[in-house]
Formats: sequence, C-alpha cells, structure tokens
Amino acid sequence: MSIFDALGDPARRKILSLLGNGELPAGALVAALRMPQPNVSKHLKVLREAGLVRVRGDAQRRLYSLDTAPLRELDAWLSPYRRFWAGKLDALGDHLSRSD
Amino acid sequence: MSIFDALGDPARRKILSLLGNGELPAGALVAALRMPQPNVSKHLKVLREAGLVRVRGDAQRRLYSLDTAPLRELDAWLSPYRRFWAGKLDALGDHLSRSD
DNA sequence: CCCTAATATTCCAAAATTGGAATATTAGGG
DNA sequence: CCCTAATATTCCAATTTTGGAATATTAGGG
Repeated sequence: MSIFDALGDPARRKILSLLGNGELPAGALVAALRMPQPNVSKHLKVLREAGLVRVRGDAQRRLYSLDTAPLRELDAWLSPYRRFWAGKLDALGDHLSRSD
Repeated sequence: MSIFDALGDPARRKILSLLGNGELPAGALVAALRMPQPNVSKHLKVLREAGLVRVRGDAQRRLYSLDTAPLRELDAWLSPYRRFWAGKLDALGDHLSRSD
C-alpha cells in the first residue's frame, strides 16, 4: 500500500496528527478516535506497513510514534508542483484547520 | 473521494505529472499511459471530481490541464509535519529555491 | 445527412478495503 | 499457575475500486 493509500483514511490521518505531539500507547488512540479497539489496531497495522509509524513495547502496552520518512517523500513528490504556487502567498487561508 | 484517494493510483499520478508540462488532449494521455482509452477516461473523471484537473473542449478533443488547488491543500496538510525535518538538509530539498 | 475521430459512459466480474464481532496473543501481577 | 489489561488477528458481510469490453455521445467534415 502506497503512502497515498495509507493517508486515504481519515482515521489514519487523525492518528498521525495525534502522534505529532509525541509517542502514545495504542489505548490512547482508541480513546481519541472513539472507534472499536480492533479497528484502530487494524489502522495502525496499515500505518506500520506504510512505514508511517514505529512501535515499541512497554510491558503490555505498545507505544506508537511517528516516522516521518514517508511524509518527507510526499513532500518531495510535491516539489515539482510547488512552482505553480511558489511566491503566490495571497490569502488562501489555512484550509487546514479541519479535524483530520 | 478525497485528494489522498485520488492520488492513490499511479496512473492518476502520472497523468498529473504529464499535465505539469501543460495542457494536453485526452488522447495524448492515453498514448502516454499505454492503457485502454476508457480506462484513462475513468481516471480523468476521478481527477476531475477531486478538482485536480480542469477540462475544456476543443472541437472533438478535450484538453486537460492541472488545477493545483488541491495540491496546495495537500501542501498545507503537510505543514505541521515539516518541523520534523526542517533544517535537516535532505538531499531532495532545494530543487528550486532560487531567488530571482 | 452520414461518416469518422475523439472521448465518455455503462455493464460486469474481480480484487481490495472497511467495519463489526469474536477470538487470540502478550506481558505482567497476585 | 491463573487472572487481567492491553493489543492484535481472524472471520465475515458490505461497500468500493478497478479493469475489460461494449456501447454511447459529441463535434466537425464531405
């Protein structure tokens, strides 16, 4: 699954966003996403396979953290297109304040 | 379909890349992609619906061009993550950071 | 009008994705 | 050992996506 596919699901984007603030146990993600635990676990698996998150054990818990390497690749993929808006810093607001 | 989903298919990413060099008729994309025409037409529909391409008629032909607005959104989505590699001089980085 | 070129749409089966429910695994604690 | 908490995996039905083939549409040209 490519990074684009991995990012295709809103729940997965939310997970990345949450991990942006630092390492979290799977349970914290389950609580934040308000979604059945097995479901979150499956999304985490997709993210792992895409290389977007790392995991380490801490007793029974599994602590997830962001691996930004694929995001850097995405950034690179975007590069050739940036010339279309580079310098055009007009007011096209931060569309980005959505919840995903 | 979100922009992430629209970008999920390699053929669609190739189309965007081709259109990066300027407007092209659908037929040119069919030739470049080496894929059955109806298939390309369907990918173009997905791209249209995601707002990634514009189309205008020229007699029987349809000329496609890039609409970069959704790519700018993607760029914005990426923003909060850039701090993880900002300053870390990656080999890919400054491709086009010229100051003229 | 009819013909042709260019492109889009529909129909269909195959493959992949997703969610829900049940179950399995893993790692301490008593 | 057994128990419990935390997390992962499996199984299944529903939905979505994809490709191939056939067909439809659109817009001139003769």
